[in-house]
Amino acid sequence: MARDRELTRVADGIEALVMWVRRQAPSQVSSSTATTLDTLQSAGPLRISELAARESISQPGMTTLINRLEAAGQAERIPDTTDGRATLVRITTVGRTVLADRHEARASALRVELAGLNHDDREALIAAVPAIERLINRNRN
Amino acid sequence: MARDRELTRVADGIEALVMWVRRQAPSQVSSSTATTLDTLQSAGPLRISELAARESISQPGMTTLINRLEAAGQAERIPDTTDGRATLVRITTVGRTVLADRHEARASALRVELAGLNHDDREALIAAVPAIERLINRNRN
DNA sequence: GAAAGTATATAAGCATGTTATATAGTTGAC
DNA sequence: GTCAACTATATAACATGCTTATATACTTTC
Repeated sequence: MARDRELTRVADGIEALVMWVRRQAPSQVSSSTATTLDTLQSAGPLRISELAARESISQPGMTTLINRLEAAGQAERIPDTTDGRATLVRITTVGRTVLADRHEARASALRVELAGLNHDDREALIAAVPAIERLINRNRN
Repeated sequence: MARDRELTRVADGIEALVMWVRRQAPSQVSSSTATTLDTLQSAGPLRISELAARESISQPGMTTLINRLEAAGQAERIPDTTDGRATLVRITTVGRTVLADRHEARASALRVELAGLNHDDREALIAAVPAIERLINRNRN
């Protein structure tokens, strides 16, 4: 089926793009740390176990990660008033700044590369962005 | 400048896509291992130091990584006949299989997600693939 | 109000990286 | 031709960021 071949090509393209970005913009913070901060920013305070599930790492792994973020002042633990066993984690102002800086650094590196493309390629990429956004947000629970 | 805003949006989209893929298709092998195997497959036998430079890790780090690959039978050291100090690393048949399997697993997971999009979004993504390929291959030395 | 369940923390260990340095081979000046 | 300086890889010691197994503290249910 031609459609399936085309989807394979898109999948290959995305896969190659992911590898390429990793090479272009090596980040200082670990990827779990960055995505956890990102989740905290967009989804508000969450439990340790909820964060662990979202990031696909173990609960002790997330506890350690949050310890690091807390030591760096980028997140803080606050009590869950509805359940004394649980702890909610909230991103701090410092954390938001760190996230914004990292994001800007990577986007800026990408912009340089994108600017080197010809007009049609740039247009094709711009036209694909809404599809990318819907792809990403489809399975948000 | 409107063009710069649009490039920023593309960069943001790609950045979000990279995070999304990492969540969708958590890989068993480490990312350096995968990209090193990928480099060995596409660029042929290379020196340890050349591989280290391409993957942006230290030379001892690459030595260790190659030790792991060699122990797993996925790569092998061969002498560099032009320089007795150097070692060339070559991907094995097993390595090619591992790489193909990993690639297929990720692409297949992506295809499932892509198949859930509507027609126009799929077309937009398919249309963007050539641009992605040129973006990635622009700075190949 | 105790037994069972759940949320987080701690402990021990493994994988994968780092810097500093050692070893082996190469090259160029004399 | 040989020796000093350079280069490629390996080894050593350590850091980070995960893992599984288990302990602790709290909650729920009967």
